Amino acid sequence: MDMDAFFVSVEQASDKSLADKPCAVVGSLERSVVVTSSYLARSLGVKTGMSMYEAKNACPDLIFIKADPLKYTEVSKDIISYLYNITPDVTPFSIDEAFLDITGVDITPSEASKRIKEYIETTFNITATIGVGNNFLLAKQATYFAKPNGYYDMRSENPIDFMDKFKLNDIWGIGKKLTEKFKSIGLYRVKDVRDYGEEALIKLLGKSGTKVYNLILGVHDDKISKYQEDMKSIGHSMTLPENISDVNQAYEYLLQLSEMVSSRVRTNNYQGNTVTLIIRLKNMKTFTFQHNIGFYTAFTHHIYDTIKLLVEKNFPENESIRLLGVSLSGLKKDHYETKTVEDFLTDVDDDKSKIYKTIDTINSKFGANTISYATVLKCKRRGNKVISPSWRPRGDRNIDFSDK
DNA sequence: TCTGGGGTCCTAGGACCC
DNA sequence: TCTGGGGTCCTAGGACCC
Repeated sequence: MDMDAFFVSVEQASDKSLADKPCAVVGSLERSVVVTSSYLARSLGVKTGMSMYEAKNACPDLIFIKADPLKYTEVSKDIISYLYNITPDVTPFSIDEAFLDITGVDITPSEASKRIKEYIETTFNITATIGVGNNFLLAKQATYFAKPNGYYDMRSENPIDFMDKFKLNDIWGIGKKLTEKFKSIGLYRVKDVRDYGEEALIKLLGKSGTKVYNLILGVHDDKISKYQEDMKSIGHSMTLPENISDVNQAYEYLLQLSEMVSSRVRTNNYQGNTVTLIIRLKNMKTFTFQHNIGFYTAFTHHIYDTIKLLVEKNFPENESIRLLGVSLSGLKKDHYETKTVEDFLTDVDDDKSKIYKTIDTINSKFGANTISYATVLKCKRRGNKVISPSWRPRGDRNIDFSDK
């Protein structure tokens, strides 16, 4: 199941005046890109990923809507939990997408589809598309085939013939670069790549040659189905309100980002040992620098101190910086017990962990960012809680949006 | 007024160890 | 007379997805 133009549809459903207008949801109203656009806007040339400038050029009447993460999260949660009425085997894949395995369930795919679509339409006045296939890849492509507001069961077809119907770029796992690479050696269609053969693909692409070959055959192991509950990295990055070249200004943003990362790592009971600094220059060239600190931590000062180390070693002189990011990886689950404010006040031991426990207690009670570092206040832009479409409706990816 | 933000996985070279 | 080989970890970069 894949929602149709999800974010925009939710907005249009809640504001009737937008219903028949070309609209696009953007992450923020400055220096942002189109996250989703209405089908009308798409027909007028608006595409996901376009800068607001490009989108406005393509479609001068386009209406920009700032993303409202809380709203989409609520709708998503409701829809995903409805899916469990159809089958217990639901794999939420993103905020607007889920795989349902109805093997052994006493319902036909078309009945299931009818019930799901009906529920979504009557409850939220938005639409979804359902695709049916014998593995995730085929179901996903079937969805793609039927969009929007459609239903397609590809099982009567030979998977190979079915995959042949798609453009290379429209196959799940074949992106822009691969498509270009294939084009450069004379492979334009799915069939061309298949005829090229597995061995030649491995020569061309290494290990992923086999993966691509399987995609082309419609073969998939459905391993994402049991996607890791445990996360591998937690990070935040921010395109700055304006480009900077002053290292001290960079430090202010990096402290804010370190605190955002640390706070999410802490509240999800992780610890990590590798800190990554991300720097994107004005020309979009992006650098990453990482350092393994040799022990596991979830604390802001450990993350930020490491970031400072990386900045001292790698900060680009006389360059205009557009984006900064901080990420913690090498994560492992760990339980770090929380103490109450009372514990903190009565404890004379100067252990920094108590400060974090207190911060977490306050923020969990009164909402994220109720208390933070004073330095962060200098930043012209606060890290927004813009939801990314890769947000997962359950598990650790469930970011806390409780601050209103 | 050019080009978001959150992730995962893979590759490749070098350090280091035995 | 001339310098192994296998494995793992670390770091940087890139492709891809939603």
